[in-house]
Amino acid sequence: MQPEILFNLLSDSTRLRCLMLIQAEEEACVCEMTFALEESQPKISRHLALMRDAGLVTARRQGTWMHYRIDPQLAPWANESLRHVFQQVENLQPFRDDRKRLEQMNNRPGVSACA
Amino acid sequence: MQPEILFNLLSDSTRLRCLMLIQAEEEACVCEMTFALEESQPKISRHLALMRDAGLVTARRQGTWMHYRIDPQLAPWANESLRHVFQQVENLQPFRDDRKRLEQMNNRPGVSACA
DNA sequence: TCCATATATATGGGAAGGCGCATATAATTA
DNA sequence: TAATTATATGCGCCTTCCCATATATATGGA
Repeated sequence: MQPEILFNLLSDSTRLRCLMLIQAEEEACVCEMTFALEESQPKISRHLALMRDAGLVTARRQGTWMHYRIDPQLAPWANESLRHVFQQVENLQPFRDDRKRLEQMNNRPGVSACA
Repeated sequence: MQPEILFNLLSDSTRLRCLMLIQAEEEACVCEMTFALEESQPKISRHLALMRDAGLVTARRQGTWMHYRIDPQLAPWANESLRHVFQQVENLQPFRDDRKRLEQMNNRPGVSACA
């Protein structure tokens, strides 16, 4: 992957918000991101597919749910750049609110319901 | 400036190459970037204007030459992100070659011709 | 003042990209 | 098999963006 390609993927608000959630949660599924971002499911799915095709994230199916995470095989320069960028912007809006909304989501797949 | 905007500016090859040169040289003028990237002058100028309008770089006129540098008033998160990104990609191509070509340029404004 | 060089802007065309909507696929359960 | 839930995709519309070319402006010097 070339730097311009990576930055292009980061240049859309929906994609960036999804990535911030994925990074915070290690892994996130489409329904979680749909809920947290308050966007339509097709919109989320399409942006995730773009990032998957580019090799930025990988998908793992668990039953009906698709879990996305940062591709562990990402080139070092990309991985490090991402890590630093995440660190610098994670406390800006709308990323904080997205995380807050996700925490309030019920019936999250893969999250035990134990109090 | 919002993160998506910054990344969108970084998502074009010409702009990214210009920024890498500016960062390496502290300051660079249009003719230097035109020479180093081997691109047309209007193309370089247009992309610099985009970044200037967005507040990513500032311009300083010295005689006929316009010198561009990273805006010193950039928000901390943007400044830090940029710094880390530069560090991670500076040794990739085409950035290395761009710097090499610039070094071989004659009659660079602001650079003393002393051996 | 007039010219040469450096830089900026305007225009038009073509490609890329985002969105909403409807629909298709996939897994689960009845 | 049918129904349900989760996810993916095809399509049309519209906007954004990049480029090449032409032209305009600005500066310095003769």
